[in-house]
Parts: sequence; structure tokens; C-alpha cells
Amino acid sequence: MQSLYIYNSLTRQKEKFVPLVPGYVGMYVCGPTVSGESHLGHARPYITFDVVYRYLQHAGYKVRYVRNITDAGHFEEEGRDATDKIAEKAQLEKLEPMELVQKYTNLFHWTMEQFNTLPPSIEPTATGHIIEQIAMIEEIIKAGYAYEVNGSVYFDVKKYASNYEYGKLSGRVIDELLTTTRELEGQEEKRDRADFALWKAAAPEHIMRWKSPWGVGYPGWHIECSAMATKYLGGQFDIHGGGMDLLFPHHESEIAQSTICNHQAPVCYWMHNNMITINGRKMGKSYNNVIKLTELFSGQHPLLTKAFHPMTIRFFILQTHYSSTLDFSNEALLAAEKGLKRLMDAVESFYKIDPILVGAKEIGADPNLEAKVNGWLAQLPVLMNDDFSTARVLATIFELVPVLNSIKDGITPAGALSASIILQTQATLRLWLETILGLRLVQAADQEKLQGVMELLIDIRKEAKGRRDFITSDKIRDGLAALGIQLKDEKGGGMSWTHD
RNA sequence: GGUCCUGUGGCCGAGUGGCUAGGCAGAGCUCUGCAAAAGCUCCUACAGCGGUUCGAAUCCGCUCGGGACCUCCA
Repeated sequence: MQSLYIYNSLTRQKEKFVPLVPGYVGMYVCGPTVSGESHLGHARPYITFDVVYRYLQHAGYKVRYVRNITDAGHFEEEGRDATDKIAEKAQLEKLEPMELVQKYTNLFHWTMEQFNTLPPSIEPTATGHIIEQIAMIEEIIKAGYAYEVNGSVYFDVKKYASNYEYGKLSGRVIDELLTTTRELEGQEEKRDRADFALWKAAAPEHIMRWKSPWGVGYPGWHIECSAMATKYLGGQFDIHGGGMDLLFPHHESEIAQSTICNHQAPVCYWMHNNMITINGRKMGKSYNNVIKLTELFSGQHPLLTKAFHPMTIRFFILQTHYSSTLDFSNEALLAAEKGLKRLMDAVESFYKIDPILVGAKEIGADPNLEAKVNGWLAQLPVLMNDDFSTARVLATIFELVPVLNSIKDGITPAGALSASIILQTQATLRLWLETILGLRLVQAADQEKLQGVMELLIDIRKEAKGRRDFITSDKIRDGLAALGIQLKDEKGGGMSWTHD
């Protein structure tokens, strides 16, 4: 297998992927904050890194994939209102904080299943790692890179920057950060405006609170990822993923914290997915333009004309390279839906072809076509190794679609391809579409009864057509169409069907 | 204001200096009781202006447009 190249945000170039320990990969991806429902934008990193996870496994690596659940809550804005986001919402909904967190965690898991993403190896929660976070903060203080004020602890960015590179990942210039004139409230405690909180003292009414060496409070914004990544992946690990919007300050600060505690740069390859936009603007809370995933699945949103299947969304996302912005629109989703259906229909009927039954020989009759097919199949790993180019992988698979359909329809003679190439193509398509890209083909296992019913109806329709009783045959076809099942006459009198 | 990304045909989107991306939509043809599906064919674009080069969507510069981050954000 050729080498995998990954675009590393840290070095701003594609680099050959070499794991720290041969055969093993440690990967950390920033997970959801479970204080509310996930929207389309959140789906992108989880699907992107699901494919990365799948591909690394396919490449033979034993991967430990860690994706956290942020359930301790981030702060609306430093000091403006020391209310934990989760605590605030909980009061509105009259729920216990942990009850709220559980509700949205469950919903998140359900959504991930809909998308057919594999569960991570470890899914640690922030609240379950308060001890580790406190220990890490203590270490940073001991090392002299943090200071305590009134029960809160802040990271000393200026000091860190004098010995290490702060801003390397995000391209920030430390002096600019230090001299920015913009005023934020509640900064009095900090020695410098670029400093960030490691631990915050909790106001009396604050619901989520833990005891610490500095008094009762709650962990700061960035420390959970450093603590959990270190615990499960070690002081240095291979891949860290997340959205581009986390580059600064979140990941930059994560590097700083971990570097102090572990005495090395924590991550070898930083990967960042780009944003999903809507009308050219980032989809995000702050812009008030989000479409929740449940709205997408149900079609209940003013911008949507119908419900969209999770696989359509997965396909839609994979049709673009993860590092490009992806513009959402109802129209774009409709196009993705149609394309996916055409692809899957072609592939599914091709899977049913038995090379022996169709009379394929050991040597194909059309060497040209064979060469083309082989060429496309061989191209797939090459494209994927080029920084996970799922868009080009899909485009290449689409090249095969006319060939597959034409074999199915008997337009291309059965023996054009050799039996072994037919088998190999079937296996390769399954591998890429299902195992690597995670596009689930068959809807459900309850298809058996439906299959039987359909065979019966097809029999009746064939008989009717035989007597040129088109009233009956059309009734069957139209009736099924009304139920969302499309019956298609094929050459030679056969019939096949698909449904939405 | 600072840092960075980006501008591709009706729409979405790949594109490593030279060879057709692909999808959706549209047009024609074939097949067909009709239909649907499918196959074949057509639609060949790279914001603008300069420059480098035998040759640029692809490199450089400028102009114009769009966006992201700098604050919670996938």
C-alpha cells in the first residue's frame, strides 16, 4: 500500500503519515458539547473523522480513537456572567444539569448511528475527568506557567511564549495578542489579556461545581481535552482533529497546556475540517442560521422541501474535500440524494450478478474496458492516500456506474469482463462504499417479507402484461409508485424495483 | 484593524503547468404498450488585468468580490 499523506495544519503542508509506534495510531477528535442539539455543521467533523478512522483501520493500523463529550459546559464569555452554559439552560428547562446532558448525549449517539459512524474507542466525559484536570492544572502551576487569583487559575501565556511557540498552529503573533486594544469585561484578574482560564471559581448559584485546591469551581475551557488526550493517548500522539474554528484559541491553548505537562509537543498531525456554510456564511449559533440534524431528518425547516436521509447527508459531506467550505442548500441536497440513489441502485444490481451465470469467462472479451475498470479501481487508494480525497474517490466510482448499468441491462455483453474482474469489482466496491466511506447500502433486514410480496406482485404483473392487460399491470405499478416503490421493466421482460 | 482562506460552466463541486473530473439540472437519440429506469451523444468553464513560461484554472503581482479566525462556536 502506498503512503498516506495528510495535510498538517501545524506545518501547513501535506506530510507523509508515519505513526509514532509502527502499526498503531492514536487519534483525538474534539467531540460535542451536549448542552443542545447538534446541527448540520457538527456532522461534518464526525463524518470526516469517521472516514479517517475507517481508512486507517483498513490500512492495517490498530487505532485508538478518542472523542470526548463536553458536559461540563463552556463559558458564554470570560467573566461576563460566570454562569455555566449548561447550568443556565438547565434552569430554563427545569432539569438537572446531568439530566440535560444525558438527554443530548443520547440524542447525539442516536444521530451518529443514523450517520453510520463507528463509535470511538473511548468517549470520555469532562465531568468524569475532573481529577485529571485538577492534577494537570497543579502541574502547570508547579512548573510556573499558571497563577491563582481569587480561587481561579490562569495560564500565563506571555511566559509560555517566551520559552515556546505560542501561536504556531493558528498563525497568531503573540505580541499582537498581548497588545490588542479591544476591551473585554472581567479581565481584571488576569495578568494579561491573552491569558486563559484553567480553573474558575464558581459563584454561589453556579450548579456545576467541584472542590479543588483553589476552592469550589469548575474547569476552564481548554483543559479537558489536554487532560483526556494525555490520559488515553499519552504525552504525544499521532492525530488530533476538529473544526477549523477550534484552531484558536482552543487547540493553541491545548498545545500550550500539554507541552508544559508532558514536555513535548502533544500532537504530530493536526487535521482541521472546514465549515459548512449557508448562503456563503458559516453555519453557527452566533449567526443564528443553523439547521438541526433532526430538522434535516424530518424535513421540518423552512429551507427544506423534504426530509433527507442521513446517508444523503453523509454522501453530501463526502462529496467535498474536508478542507473546503461546503455550501448547504436544499437544491444541493436534492442533487446529492439523486446521485447517491443512482450510485447505489447501480451498485446493488451489480452485486447480484453472478459471473458464472452470466457466462463470464476467465478471459474478458473487452480488454479495453477491463483496463479502464482496473484503472479506476486502482485509483481509489491513490486518491484516498492524498489527504483523504473522498470527493475524487466518489467521482471515480461514478465512472463505473455507466459500465455497471450497461452490463446489468445487457447492453455490454456479459463476457466483456472476465469472471475474476467482475468478482473483484464487486468486492472492491463493497469495501470502498460500505467499509471505508461508510455508506450503508441496504436499508434494513426486514426486507425479506417485502421481497416476497414484491416477487408476488411482479409475477402477477408479468402475467397481466402477457395478456396485454395493461389496466391491471399499470394498477400494480402505479399503486406501488404511490407507496414510494418504483417498478421498472427491464429488457427481456424482467422487472426490478427500488424504493426511496 | 491584524492573520489566513477563497472566487471554476444553470447549480453543487474535483482539479498535482500541457491530457474529458464527477454529480444535479437541461437538450437530442435508443429501448418501450405507456411510463420509469438505463445506455449513448451534446452543453467544455475557470472573477478582472498584467507577468513568468514553448504552454496556466493551476505559479507571481495588482484590482474587485466572498468568507473564516482574532469572543462561545464543528
